[in-house]
Amino acid sequence: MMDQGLSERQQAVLGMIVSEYVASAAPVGSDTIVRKYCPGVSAATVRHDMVTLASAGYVYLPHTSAGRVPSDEGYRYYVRQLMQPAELSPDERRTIDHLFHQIERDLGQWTQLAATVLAQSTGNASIVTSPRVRQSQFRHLQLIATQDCAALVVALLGEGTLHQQLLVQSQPLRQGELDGVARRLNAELRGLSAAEIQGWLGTQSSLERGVRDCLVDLMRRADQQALPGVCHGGVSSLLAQPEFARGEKAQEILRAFEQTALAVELADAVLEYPGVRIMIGDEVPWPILHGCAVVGARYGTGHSGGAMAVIGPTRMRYDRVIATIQYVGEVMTDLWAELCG
Amino acid sequence: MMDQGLSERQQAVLGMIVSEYVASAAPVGSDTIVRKYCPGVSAATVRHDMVTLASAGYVYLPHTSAGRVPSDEGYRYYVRQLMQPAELSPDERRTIDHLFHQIERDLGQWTQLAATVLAQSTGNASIVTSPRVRQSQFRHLQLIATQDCAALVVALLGEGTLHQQLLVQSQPLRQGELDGVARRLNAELRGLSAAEIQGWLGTQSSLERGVRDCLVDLMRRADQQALPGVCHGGVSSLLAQPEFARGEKAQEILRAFEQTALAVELADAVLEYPGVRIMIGDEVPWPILHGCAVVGARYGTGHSGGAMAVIGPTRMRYDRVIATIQYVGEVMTDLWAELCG
DNA sequence: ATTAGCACTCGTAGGATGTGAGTGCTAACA
DNA sequence: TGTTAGCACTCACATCCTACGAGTGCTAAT
Repeated sequence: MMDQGLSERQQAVLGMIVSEYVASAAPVGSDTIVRKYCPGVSAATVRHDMVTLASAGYVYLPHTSAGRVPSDEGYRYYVRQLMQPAELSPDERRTIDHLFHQIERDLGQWTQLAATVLAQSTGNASIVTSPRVRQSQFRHLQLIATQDCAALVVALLGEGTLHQQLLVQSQPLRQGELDGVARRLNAELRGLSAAEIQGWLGTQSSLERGVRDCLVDLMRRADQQALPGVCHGGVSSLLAQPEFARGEKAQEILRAFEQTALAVELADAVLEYPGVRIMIGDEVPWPILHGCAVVGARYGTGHSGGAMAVIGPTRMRYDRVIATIQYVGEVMTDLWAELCG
Repeated sequence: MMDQGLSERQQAVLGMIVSEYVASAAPVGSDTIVRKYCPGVSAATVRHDMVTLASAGYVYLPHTSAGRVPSDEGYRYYVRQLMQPAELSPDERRTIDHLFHQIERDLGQWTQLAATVLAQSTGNASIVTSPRVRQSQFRHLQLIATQDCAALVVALLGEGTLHQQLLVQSQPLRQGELDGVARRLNAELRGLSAAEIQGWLGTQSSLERGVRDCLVDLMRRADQQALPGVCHGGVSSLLAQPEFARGEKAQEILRAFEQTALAVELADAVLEYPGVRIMIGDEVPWPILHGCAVVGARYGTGHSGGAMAVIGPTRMRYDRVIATIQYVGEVMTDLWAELCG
C-alpha cells in the first residue's frame, strides 16, 4: 500500500486497464494493452508497471495466469485522478429535455421518468425517490361535501402536491357552510406549517376545529411520509452484465430493489451530501451491493429535494454515469423550482 | 390426441404428476409416484397409465430416461377437472385485510400494495393496473391563482382522483373572480363528461371559456390515459424458479416487465373477461412469456376497473394463485366501491 | 388387467487431458 | 536505472471420456 505517487506511465496503464476492463469485463493482460493502446513500450515494461500497481493495491490478479483487474481502490484512483469529465451529447440532452417536458407536470411521473432515463442512458439500474419535504407549507384548501355528514378535505401544499382526507362530523354538512370555512382558513393559514396550524387558536365553530385537525393530520402525513415515492428502472440491464449472469446474486439485488427500504436508506445517504456522491465496492454501506458501485446525487432546491442513484457493477462507465446523473439532476431541479414557484 | 375419457386412476396419476412436478421441478418417475402417493399399485401399472397420458398429450418425456413432465394441455386438464378450489386461511385473509386498510386511501398505493401482496403470497410475479375509467364524470373544481396571469385548475373526478392543470390567460386574474367562476361551473357541470362539458354553451366570459377548455383537456387526459398506473412485484421470485435460473430468459422477462406495454395489453386481455382468466403456456399471447402461465382477474365495479395478473412458470400452484387473486380482487373491489360511493 | 424382470437409453457428474493466455524472473542491453 | 527479450511455469477453461443410475419400454407370467 505504499503510495509515493505513480509515474506518468503507470497512471496511464492503470487508466487503460480500467477502460479495457470496463469495456470487456475480462481481465486485461500486458500485451492487450500494448496491442490496443500501444504506448510504444514492450509488454514486459507494462508488466513491470503492473506489479507496481498491484503492490500499491490498485489492481490484482484474479488467478495466476490471468490479466489484471482493477480493485475498488483502483477504480477510486481512476475516478479521482485519471478520468476526465464527460458531457452528454447535444442530442442526448435534447432527448432528455424533450421527455421531461412532454409529460404531465405530475411528480409521480417525473420520478418514474427520471429512473427510466437514468437506467436506459447508462445501461445500469437506477433508483429515484420523489422529493421529501421537511416542513410543507399550507397553500390552499378545499372542502367538498360528499355525503350527509362527510366531506372531502383537499389541500394543496407548498411543493405543489395535492392531498386528500375524509372528514366525518356528527352533524350534517352543507356545502355553503363548508365554503365559508374554507374561505376563512385559506385566508388565515396560508404559508403555515403543520405545527403552526395545530397551535392556531382562532377557531370558533366545532366544524372549523374539525377541519383544522384534519388538515394538520393530512400535513403530518405528507411531511413524515416514511416511504417517499420510489421508482426504479433498468434492473434488467444489470442482469445483462456478466458479473450477474449467474442467478443468485442477481436475485438478491432484485429483491433488494423490490423492497423500498434500500431506496429510503439510499435517499438518506445521498441527501446529506452536496454534489455527486460516488461509492465504490466496499464503500457501499449495503452488503448486498458489494461488488457494485453507486453514483448518487440529489435534485431539488435547498430545503426540499429527492435523491437519484445509479447502481451498477464497479465496472461501469463512471464518466457517462456522472454526466447523465448531473444533467438529469439539473433538469429535475429546474422543473421542481418551476413547480414550487 | 384421442381423448375418450381418462380412467379414474389415470386422472389420479396425472394429478400426482402435476402436484409432484409443481413441488419439485424435476420430472417425476413412476416409482416416485408409488413411493410418495402409494395408491397400492406397482410402478409398472403406473407406467402403463403414463403412456396413455402421454399419447393423450397430457404429459411428455423431456428425454428417454427421465420421468414425466406435464404438458400445457396436462396443466389445463388439471386446472379444469382435477384441481379442487382452495381457500386462503383466515390468517392470510386477515393479513391482507389489514394491509389494505392501514394504508392511506390513495389509489397509487393500492395498486402497489396489491402487486406486492399477490407476488409475496403466491411466490410469483404480478402486475396490477390502476383502474381505467372510460368516461369520467366531473365532480368538483377549484381555481387557485398562482401568479399574475396564471391559475391552477384542480379537478376532482367521479372516481375520486385529483387532476391539475395550469391555466394561463392574457389578463391578470383575481382570486375573487376565480372563485366566482369556480362556483358557477361547479353548480352547472357536476356529473357531466368531457364531451358534454365541451358542448356546454352557457359560457359568458372569456375566462369561463378558458377554464372550461382547460377542464375538458384535463378530463380528456384523465380518460384516455394511454398508460394507466402500473405496478409490479415479485419478479425476483421468478428468478428463484429453476426454469429461469439461467440468465437470458429471466432478463427478457424482466425487461418486458419494465416496459409498460405488457401491462397495458394484459389489462386489455383481462378486462374483457369476467371472472378469473387462466392462460397456460402457448395460450399466453406474448411470445416472451411462452413457458409461463398467467392468471388474471379484474377488480372494480361494472363500468370502471383495473386488471390484476399473476405471472409465473406453468409449474405454479394454480389453486393458491386463484384463491389469492380472487380474494385480493374482492378486497380491492370493496375499497373501490367505497371510494367511488 | 396387473406385475415382475430385464435390457436399453441417455443425461449428468466426475476425472483426465491438452491448450493457451498471461505471468514472474533473469539476463542482456541502452 | 529503465527497458527489453526470452523462457519456464501456472492455472482456468474447454473437451473428451467414462461410469453411474434413474427411469423407461417390452415381454412373459400371474
